[in-house]
Amino acid sequence: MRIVFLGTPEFAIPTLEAVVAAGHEVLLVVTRPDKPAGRHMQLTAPAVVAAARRLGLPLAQPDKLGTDDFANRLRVLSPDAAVVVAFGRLISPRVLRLTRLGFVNLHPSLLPRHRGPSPIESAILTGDAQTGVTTMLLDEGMDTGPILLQRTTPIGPREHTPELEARLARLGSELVVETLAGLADGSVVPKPQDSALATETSKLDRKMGRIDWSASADELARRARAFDPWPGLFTNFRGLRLKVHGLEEGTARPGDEEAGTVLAVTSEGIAVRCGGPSVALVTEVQREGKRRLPADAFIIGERVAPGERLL
RNA sequence: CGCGGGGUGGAGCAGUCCGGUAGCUCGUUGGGCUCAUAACCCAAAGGUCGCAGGUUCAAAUCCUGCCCCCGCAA
Repeated sequence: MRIVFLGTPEFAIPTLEAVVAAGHEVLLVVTRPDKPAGRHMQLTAPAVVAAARRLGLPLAQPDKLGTDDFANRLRVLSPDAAVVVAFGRLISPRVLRLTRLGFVNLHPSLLPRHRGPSPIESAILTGDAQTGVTTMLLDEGMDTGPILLQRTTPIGPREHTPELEARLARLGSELVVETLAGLADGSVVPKPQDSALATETSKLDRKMGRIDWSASADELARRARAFDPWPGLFTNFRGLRLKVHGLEEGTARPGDEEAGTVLAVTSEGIAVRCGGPSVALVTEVQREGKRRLPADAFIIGERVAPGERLL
């Protein structure tokens, strides 16, 4: 098939590669414009740019998709279908009409569950036992289009976002190839989503990373897994920001210490009072300006003692 | 040139403002104590103080340039 691919971050790359490997003709790779990023605000290209170059594919980074310019360009290419993976921007209905078979979107959740911008993190955050990938046809809504195919995968009890994301990217790439084949021969037919079962996810925000020690340790541990590597978890230690890279649920122990109080320091980590009887074990931290450290090294260097508070 | 922190024995830190050849906790090695120990006691090994240059009688510390790591912000 003649395909236009739209995608931006790392997550989109396996699918791009798979579509090419499956023998489809990728007419154009569309990704978002370079933007200032990183420590010195260097203009940085989306991950997909490098992948497209490596594969020798034509590339476009339009500011807007809705312009006549871009619409015409697509029309001239006359693609059979478009594949959209984590493009990061809504695509106007006007553009959605420009392919024969439609815009096939890969969404990393079992739609209609976890619609929206943070499906992978949300699945971990809510403690789902399993999640998956869905291909669907884009409509004007946010992840509301009819479902084409789905594939399921369990979420490991200690799995963090990066591992799950990598797995879903791989699974998804296979599913997209399968979906395109199914669309081509008519064996895959769109099925409307049951909106009654839908859940919405919201965009993650830096502030969500601030640890509320009065939450349960279980909840905090799930946040640690979901928010890795971004927005991460952080707290305040001796007036300085302390990133918490590793946090597990520790052995519960009743007590009336204030939330955030250090209960014990061991080679295992820092035991911290959380909500109710629950106790969190902080296993890896990072002070601002410093590199990340296993908790035991941090304890030794900073002389962390029971009774101190994390805020 | 978006703002900022840091590079000191194997690990993590102090010392840098107020120059005088390096300190703490942990680890390592040896010894001791003990029924025993990851506990305790004693001892030892181990450092070009990121790199280069400069100032000085003397530089981890002051000045200049460079390299590397990281937090914030986007």
